[in-house]
Amino acid sequence: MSTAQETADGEAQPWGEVTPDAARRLLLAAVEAFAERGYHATTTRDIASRAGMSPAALYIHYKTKEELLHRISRIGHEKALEILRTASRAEGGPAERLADAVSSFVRWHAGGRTTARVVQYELDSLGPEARAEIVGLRRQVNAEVRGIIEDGVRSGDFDVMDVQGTTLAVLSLCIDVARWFNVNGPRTPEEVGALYADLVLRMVGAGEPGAAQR
Amino acid sequence: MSTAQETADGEAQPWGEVTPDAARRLLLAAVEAFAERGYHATTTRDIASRAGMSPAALYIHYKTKEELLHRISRIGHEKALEILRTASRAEGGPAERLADAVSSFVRWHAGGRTTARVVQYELDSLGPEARAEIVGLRRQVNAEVRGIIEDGVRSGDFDVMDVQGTTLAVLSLCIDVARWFNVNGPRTPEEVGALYADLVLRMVGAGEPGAAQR
DNA sequence: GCCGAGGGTGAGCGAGCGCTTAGCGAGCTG
DNA sequence: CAGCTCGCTAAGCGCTCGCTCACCCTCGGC
Repeated sequence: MSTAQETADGEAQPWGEVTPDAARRLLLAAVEAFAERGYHATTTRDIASRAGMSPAALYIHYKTKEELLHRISRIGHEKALEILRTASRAEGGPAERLADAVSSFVRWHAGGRTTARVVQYELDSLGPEARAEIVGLRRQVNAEVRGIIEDGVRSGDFDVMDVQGTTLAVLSLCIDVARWFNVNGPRTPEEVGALYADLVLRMVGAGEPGAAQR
Repeated sequence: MSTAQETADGEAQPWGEVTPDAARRLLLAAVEAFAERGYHATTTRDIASRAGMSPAALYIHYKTKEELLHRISRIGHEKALEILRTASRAEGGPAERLADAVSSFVRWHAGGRTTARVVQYELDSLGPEARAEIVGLRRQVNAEVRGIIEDGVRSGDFDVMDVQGTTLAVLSLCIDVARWFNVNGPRTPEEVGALYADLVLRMVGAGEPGAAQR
């Protein structure tokens, strides 16, 4: 349909689909502010001034402050789901697909830490109906990872006692990257993605013995 | 020194050390409120009314709302550190000690989810000096876990490529339990602790092959 | 060149916030 | 029993919040 706006990395401009230019700038400003201070500690005046506009301009494009969070959360979850689906449906054995899913999911959480933080940690700030919608998306995220693990168990590649518990642990490990990852820290998103893919393969009993010595 | 107030489980009444009774009730009310709605979304009126007092009573025992969070955070981190130190300094090989540390740390995060949530996720709501103090405690937490993993690598029990990265992952896995654990869910804190201890042993290359089939 | 529409602003509303202050009543001291 | 302390409350101050409203530009269509 359109041209660029979707670079090789998934992080660059995932907000290209937000159509009026001013609305996108406001959304981007809100993501930054929510990630830095949290939803409740962010004021509409702060969002508007980051976007270079007056506080009233926000309400031309969004009904409430919560609608901003809802929009950010939905777009972010859809992106996360898309990343996992791509990895899950790629060719290759369960180990390859799981490693691919984990490393790309982690790269997204580390590289787009600003967005991921809002998406993963401000769920409770949404109202009941908005939260219900997002919870549905999260269930699909869970199902995608569980699917890969089930495949591996069926094929005998994985050795897992509690499939849903392990799924939860794998997702939890990836998601929490958004909390602790530091852009100025010693690790790049790619390095963390590779490390985590290795750790997760070990968790499901598919880590090659002696892999650490390579 | 004193008698009860410290039950077998570490969760029951860790606030026994908070001395005026009214101050403890306020602190407990604040923990509940912060865990449910987050620090910034919680009002001093809400805390006071949960404790059955007027809003002004809060300021007899605490200078500001932030002092409440600071106190909760310090006590919670000290408790977490104590749990890890106990496991770390117990007798036994690195695998035993790591499994013990992870399972008790996870049990604390799941069973005392209310407290753990505030302790682990409201760090950014603290002012600079208070945050600096808590960050120091967290460094000690990290050092405790890294110590066990280093022991295991030295003794050859563990097979770990990136010690600090793996330490971070192990801690992250445990801490994130406070985010997703549901008291009304299908798992008990003990079950999650046992599952996670197994997963972590696999992560460090110490999981007995075929353990899942037992 | 006038008009309507739509994106934007400045000023400000009602409400609720964190926190303060004046005073009250119970309980110990002399 | 007077006097003092101390835990607590009722009332409310000053401020900032999310959000609204009256109005103003700019620009395309006729």
